[in-house]
Amino acid sequence: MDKSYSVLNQLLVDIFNDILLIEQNALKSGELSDISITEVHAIEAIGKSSERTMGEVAQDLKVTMGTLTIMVDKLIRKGYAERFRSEEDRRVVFVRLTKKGELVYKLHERFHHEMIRSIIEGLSDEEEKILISSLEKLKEFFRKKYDLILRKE
Amino acid sequence: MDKSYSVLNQLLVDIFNDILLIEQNALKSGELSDISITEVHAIEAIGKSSERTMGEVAQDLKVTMGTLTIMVDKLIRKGYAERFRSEEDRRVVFVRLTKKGELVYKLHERFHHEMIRSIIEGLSDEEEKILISSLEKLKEFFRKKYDLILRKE
DNA sequence: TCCTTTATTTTGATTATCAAATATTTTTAA
DNA sequence: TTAAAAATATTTGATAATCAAAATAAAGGA
Repeated sequence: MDKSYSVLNQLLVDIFNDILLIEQNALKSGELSDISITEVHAIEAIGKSSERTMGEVAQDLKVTMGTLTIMVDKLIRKGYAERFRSEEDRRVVFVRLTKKGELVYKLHERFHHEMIRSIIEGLSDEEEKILISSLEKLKEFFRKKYDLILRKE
Repeated sequence: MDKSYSVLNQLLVDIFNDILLIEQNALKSGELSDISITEVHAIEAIGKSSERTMGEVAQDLKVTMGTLTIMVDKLIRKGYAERFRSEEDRRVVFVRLTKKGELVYKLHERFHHEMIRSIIEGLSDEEEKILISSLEKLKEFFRKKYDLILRKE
């Protein structure tokens, strides 16, 4: 429609693509070159608490359990996670991070930290507020509009 | 660190995941169920101008030409695009959208439109300006910091 | 004309993913 | 209390998306 529209749209599209690319590549060129962005996200989900069941993690990542089984197999093979059966209910399987996995978890956390800090750094208090409330609106828009798809938690 | 940090971080993460999921699913459940999100992005890149070469589109999408060849094959098979050789330089191949492809292009455009409208709605002119400049800073940060990775245009 | 460069496609992998089938354990209900 | 149903996970058999390297074809010099 007007200028604001296309400027904003382009900004959002660009930033979105940037983040995607950065996350993908920051790893490869970084200290942990044997690990993919998907694997980092799995590690993130596993590390959210000390022990999680396959089901919980799969739901969190929004993948099927079959997919997760394979992901976890690989993480174990690479030494980032371990898996063991519950004693109370022998159907359930727990996953947890190894020391090596924890390290990745922390590195990724640091990446986010740095990203956010650099955003905030350059903004005045007022700009910060507006940015936050705009993003809240954006999120609200998605949640309302795509309730069906997003409702999962 | 402080509150702003975690609020912003969570917002960005949420929005990010939402967009990913929505784009992925909005299609399946919608009018165009035979088309994937990747394909829509390809259609978007192809539709940017009336005729584009394989090379241009591949660069735009940041995939290899081999990958694009396969993507375009499929789009053609499904009737969303067509391909023909240049007469001036018979090495180059042009791609363009069919009527059916244009339709998808417009639907996706509408999605973006609506998204942006929902953000702008409720912002004063002043706030709108601030939002835009904040996002510009954010983009600038990425471009500077991750120049190596992002430099491709 | 032959060599080099450019534009694309083909080939042969790998990774991420799903749905359906299978295996095991627990829960329920007759 | 035991047979059927439900829950939790894994395995299997596909398909998507992707890449790098090899092959193809055309253009542009020297």
